[in-house]
Amino acid sequence: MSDGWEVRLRERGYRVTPQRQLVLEAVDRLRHVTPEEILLEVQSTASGVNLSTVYRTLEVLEAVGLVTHAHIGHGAPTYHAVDEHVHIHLVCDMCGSVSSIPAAVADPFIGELDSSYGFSTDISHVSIHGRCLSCRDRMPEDIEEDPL
Amino acid sequence: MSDGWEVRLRERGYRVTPQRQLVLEAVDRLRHVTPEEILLEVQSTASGVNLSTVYRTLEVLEAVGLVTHAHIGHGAPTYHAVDEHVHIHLVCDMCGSVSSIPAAVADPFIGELDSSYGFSTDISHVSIHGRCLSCRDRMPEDIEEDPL
DNA sequence: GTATATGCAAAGGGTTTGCACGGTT
DNA sequence: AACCGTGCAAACCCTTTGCATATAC
Repeated sequence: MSDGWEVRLRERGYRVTPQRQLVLEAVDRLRHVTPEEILLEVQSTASGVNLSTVYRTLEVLEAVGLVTHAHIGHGAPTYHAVDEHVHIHLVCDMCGSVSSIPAAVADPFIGELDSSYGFSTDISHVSIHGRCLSCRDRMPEDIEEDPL
Repeated sequence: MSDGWEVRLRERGYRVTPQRQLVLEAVDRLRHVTPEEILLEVQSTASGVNLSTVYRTLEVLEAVGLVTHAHIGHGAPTYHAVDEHVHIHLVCDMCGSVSSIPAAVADPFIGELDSSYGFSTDISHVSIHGRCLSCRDRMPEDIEEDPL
């Protein structure tokens, strides 16, 4: 974990607390984590920590640019440290599988949104939904089926 | 509203009910609607209809290909008839503004996901998040700020 | 007549909030 | 000492589910 995190908090007027350190360490260690999972991880060190503290802490850590979150499935978002290399999640709406691809694939698309609409895209924030290779193969394409 | 909808339901073994007709009409009329909004619209005609019926009905209508939904903000999804022309929502995480752009803008990107990963993308299902033109202008780009 | 749809009420997951206490600065 | 951060409990929003009744077929 980069060690400038305490400064980053203080710079913005936030205090440095054990909870904030523990949450940041948990995110750093586990890579892709939901708030609930963070809670469990943190509680293995400090059992008294509360879920609402995790939420409030993630909000702060995100505000100072130490973590971000992405929406993968329909459930809770997953958090990760900002120094992770950026990737896009492809979610198959049929089988639920999730695969990560380099965010660079979207660069031309992002460039187009920028030049045509002045929009600065955060491509990793939400997943791309669709149908994966094996699910496409397994099914005639003009007939809709009930998703899993 | 196209009039083949009754057939579409029956073809798949679903029954044609007043509730299903009313929900479909509401989606058709209002264009972008949340389940809650659909309920209100439907109740203006048939006050007895229940929210859970709306949810169950939307599931059925989506399964037979009469409606789809897209996730715009963090709240409830919005439903629309399938014959609407496909578009992408650009959501500004700063000011919350939402703009619609033609889905064709994403065609090269979708083609790339197809050829490189065999992934068939449903681009309109989730919004693209980022920062809109006016919010970018209003702020130095290397300093993160608390979102609205 | 029989299976499917509906209404109702209750429960579920994920997240936020009010308040009093405790800890950081 | 002042204020921010925390724990706790309750409330919140959106959605799903179990069950008895009603209804399309």
